[in-house]
Amino acid sequence: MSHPAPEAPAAESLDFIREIAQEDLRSGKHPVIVTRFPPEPNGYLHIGHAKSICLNFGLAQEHPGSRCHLRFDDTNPAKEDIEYVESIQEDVHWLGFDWGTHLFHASDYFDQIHDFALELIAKGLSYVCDLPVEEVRATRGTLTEPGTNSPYRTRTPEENLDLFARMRAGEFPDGSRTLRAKIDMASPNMNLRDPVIYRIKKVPHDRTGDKWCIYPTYDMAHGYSDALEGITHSICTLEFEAHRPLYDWLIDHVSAPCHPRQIEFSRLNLTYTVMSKRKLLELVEKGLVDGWDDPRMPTISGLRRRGYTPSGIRSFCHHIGVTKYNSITDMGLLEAAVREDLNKTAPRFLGVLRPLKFTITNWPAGQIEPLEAAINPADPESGTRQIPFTGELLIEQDDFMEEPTPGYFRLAPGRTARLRHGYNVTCEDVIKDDTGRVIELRGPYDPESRHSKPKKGTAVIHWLSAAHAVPAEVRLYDRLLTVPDPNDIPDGTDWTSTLNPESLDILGQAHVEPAALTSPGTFQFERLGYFCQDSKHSQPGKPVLNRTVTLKDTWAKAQAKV
RNA sequence: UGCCCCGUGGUGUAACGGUAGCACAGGAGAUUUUGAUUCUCCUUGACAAGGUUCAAAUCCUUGCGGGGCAUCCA
Repeated sequence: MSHPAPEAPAAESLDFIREIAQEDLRSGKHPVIVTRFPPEPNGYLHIGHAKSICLNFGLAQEHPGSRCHLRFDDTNPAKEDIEYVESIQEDVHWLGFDWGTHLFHASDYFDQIHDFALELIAKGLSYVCDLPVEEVRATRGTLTEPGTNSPYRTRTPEENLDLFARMRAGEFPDGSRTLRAKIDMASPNMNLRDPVIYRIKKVPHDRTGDKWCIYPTYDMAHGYSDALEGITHSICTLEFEAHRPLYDWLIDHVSAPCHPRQIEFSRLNLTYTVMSKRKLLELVEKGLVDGWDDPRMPTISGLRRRGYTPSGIRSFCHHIGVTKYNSITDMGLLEAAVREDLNKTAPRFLGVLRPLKFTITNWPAGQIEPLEAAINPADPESGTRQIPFTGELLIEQDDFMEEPTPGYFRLAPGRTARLRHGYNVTCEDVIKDDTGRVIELRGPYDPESRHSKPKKGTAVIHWLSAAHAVPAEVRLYDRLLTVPDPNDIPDGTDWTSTLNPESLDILGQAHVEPAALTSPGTFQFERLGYFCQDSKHSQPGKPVLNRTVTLKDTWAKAQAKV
């Protein structure tokens, strides 16, 4: 036995699910942990799924010999589509997880689930019910009143076996009969009031073709799939809590190879966005966004296109923890996690979103001076790059104010600023067009200032050599919604009315350092934020850049308060 | 008007009957050729009332608040 050193630093605390898993390992209940991520292929994965993926795959990674299965919960061919199967696999892999050879489908088990159904029937625990949908609903009772028994509840096992076989043979039309578990029509738990476990659906299945015209319901398929795969911990979200007694009942009453433990945790909610598949689908179908992977979407593919990193998302999932408390997490937490990750890894470039011309009056005509600049000051290993300095520059419109407000220390008439990686320049002349708009700044540079220490209170601004800069379209994104919680709006209000009309701002005049366009992944435009090329719309010679997230900006924040 | 689950700073979470801590957000300062980063320091908290105990965020009771459950959805 090892003796824990009392002076050892406290181990990082485990969430309640990891604690259960660890205890089951310690007690010898299980030699390894087997979890599963069981998406239904009827939509794209979102950040809420990422939480579940990090939990299930993470748990397996943390214990040698343990594993996590990827299982498609494809029990309803009427709603599912293989289009989603591919995206789901891509997203899980992109997040950095691997199921190895453990890729399964609930439909792989249709034969065995059917056998379990036969077993339940033979034991008198299941019956074929001829009641139509409305009748089933009417006799189920209400939340406060018990239901009433189906008149078909007393059929003999022989009769049920025969009828079930004929259901399977396609003798009856959709909806005409169901197989029900015989439990308790008076149970306070509605899920136990003789739930339907098989229904007739004469719909071909993506994987089993037309082999079946009856399909198991979620409750029937899920637990048995878990048991068949030897899952030790079946982790799901809170809304399945009331299903757990049924999960247990179904497994207990057949010769299942094992009995996994279902554990529920609360799903992720984020402020200023939506997480339900229904609403996400609505945005896509109504054309309110540019597809499932619109960079404003909380989908994994949207976050990827936006420039979020897998490690940033994983870090976020780690930070939010796992509990049963119904919470809404501040979107700022996700942004902070991705900023932290990107700050360490993203190469830096210069880009100008809204250009303003600056002409250096004392720069030798035609001279080009290559300046050396760190690729990432936060990473000494990253090396340097060269950027050309000339007398014709582009600076950011925001970095000049004709009548500077107190506290503003960028350029203004007569003021000096430091050009990032370069020289000090002074604004001597302000050129305007007929409408009074500032179109150009002119002034000298200080040749001695290249390596001089900048004076306190002198701003450092970004710039580009006009002749070397490459035009690019830049898309700035803001929160999808104008309200933190779209569920918390007045009755009768359409949630789509809370969509933020300013969630996308397209800038057509931006210019960027050419090297930015050949940099893979997400990079930083110094002082502006993190950006990446839009995988959908960027083309050679016509780059489109997405802003992933801004840098923290205490100046802008202070201004916003005024 | 049934059953189940959940209530810790603004937000997300720790503690496993013994000093309420962390992250984000917020504030003050230092450093800085990114108003970034980094580094200091600071503000803010137990749903309520009873009970058990030397001692309660933790255990019990009740109330209050939030969420879930009546698809042949998952």
